[in-house]
Amino acid sequence: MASLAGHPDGHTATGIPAYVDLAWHGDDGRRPGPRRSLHLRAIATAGVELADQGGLGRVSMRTVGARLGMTSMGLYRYVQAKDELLALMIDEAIGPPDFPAYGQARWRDRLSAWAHAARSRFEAHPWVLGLSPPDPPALPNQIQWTERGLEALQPTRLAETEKLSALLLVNVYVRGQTQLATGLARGVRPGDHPGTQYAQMLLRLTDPERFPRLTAAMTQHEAAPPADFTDDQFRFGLSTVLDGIACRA
Amino acid sequence: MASLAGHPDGHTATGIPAYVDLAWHGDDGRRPGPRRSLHLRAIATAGVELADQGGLGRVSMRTVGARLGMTSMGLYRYVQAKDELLALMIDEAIGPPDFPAYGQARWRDRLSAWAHAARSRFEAHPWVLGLSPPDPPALPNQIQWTERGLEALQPTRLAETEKLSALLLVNVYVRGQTQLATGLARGVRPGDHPGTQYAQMLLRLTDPERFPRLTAAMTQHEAAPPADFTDDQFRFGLSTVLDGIACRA
DNA sequence: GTTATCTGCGTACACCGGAAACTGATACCA
DNA sequence: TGGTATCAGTTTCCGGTGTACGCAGATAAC
Repeated sequence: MASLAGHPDGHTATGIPAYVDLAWHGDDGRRPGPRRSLHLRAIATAGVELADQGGLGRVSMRTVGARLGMTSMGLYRYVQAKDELLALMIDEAIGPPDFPAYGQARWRDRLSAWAHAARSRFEAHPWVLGLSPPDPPALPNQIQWTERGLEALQPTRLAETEKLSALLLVNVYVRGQTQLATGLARGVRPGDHPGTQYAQMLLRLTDPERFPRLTAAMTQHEAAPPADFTDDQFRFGLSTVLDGIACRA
Repeated sequence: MASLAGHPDGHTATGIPAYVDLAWHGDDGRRPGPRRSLHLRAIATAGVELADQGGLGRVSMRTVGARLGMTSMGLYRYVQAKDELLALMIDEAIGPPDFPAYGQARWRDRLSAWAHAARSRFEAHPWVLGLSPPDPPALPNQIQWTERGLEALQPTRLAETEKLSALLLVNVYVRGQTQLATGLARGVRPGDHPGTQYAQMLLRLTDPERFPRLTAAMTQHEAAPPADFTDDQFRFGLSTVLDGIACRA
């Protein structure tokens, strides 16, 4: 069942992509032919190491294969295309949720902990934000994060599908905010706050009469750049999201 | 100033990338050498047409150049690298905000209109969601959307930077939700609702004892799949976001 | 008119994702 | 026990990619 060659399109009979099934159940190996020499996890880890060290540009079938003592084509026994490798890398980089159990905390503190933990995962592997998963999440770690998120929302009165929606909202927010923050932080001059450079650029580009509100926002930011801009921003947005959920909980 | 070769790193003296300056101010042409034969917009449009027709995979320096009667290298007189081309394509695909003026509407209806308009832009050019802009937005259309969004929030009591945060939140939500929806919709069987296939897959993959809340959510969805799943989902999340903002307005 | 500078082109390179055909190892079954 | 079907990983190869480099001709400023 976990074989890739069994179904030529790389899916099991139940519509589950072969590499997803492999990631969940592993390979029982009960079939003719030589055993596999690798675990999917090893492949994903190799890719993650390369990306962590030199960015996504350093990740190719050949480089990942070489790190495992294989050629590029050997990887295609585990994975149908490079996209699948990247999906596995994302799941590996995210890892399982590693923050402490909720205990008696209220849903708001729970979800906040979830969000901060997710954020730190993205910051540890920024290249993840540069990849958009082509399919909805189905790999083990992502699913574990989802479960932990739903658990956070257990004390609310939301319907199950609404919990899912709320969680998606938080997730999407964390992703987007972190991505923007890392974008602002890149190439920032030593003595500057992040965002200041951006504000100055926009002020230079835009006509104050055509863009009055933007000009107002940028001048305000430039006049009083907050000490920890990106963190303030993150907390503001997060608490806004949580307030919104609170209106329904 | 708009020349690429002037500053070898592709930036003007003010830290503005050359292609951004070109997109805003055009090329005055007051310098020795032949005139440019193209507008940046034409390049972006060519790329957008290719992506609309055959996905991002069809967009290469050569194909875009050929569509304009140029070779691939000719484009590098306008753009420093392919990333910049893609950024221009995003801005072109998004286009200027095209929904009616707000009139006397309240901020909530305004922002809702903004969000729905943005969503329809993403749906018209789904490949945009597969690209993550490496830099914060600085191109004209994106800036116009930002201005319109800030305008929507004018009747609130939020500080200017808070308006920006709130707008970012809405934007990020629209992007994420639309991306998930298109992911769910891809490859859906004819008689099925989108999301049902996904729910069935997760139910098959996950152990109900290890993932009780996820199982609950999926079984509930499978038992009563809403008529218009993705649209309901979008409206739910959006109104949650707006409620959150309302707590601060 | 000279000169500096720019535009767009041609060529070339290293690398990429992946198709096809292969070798050899392995489990099942007669 | 031997035959056979099947699979793991290799080799070779191909079309295509982004882009570095040097070029000829066009053009504005002095």
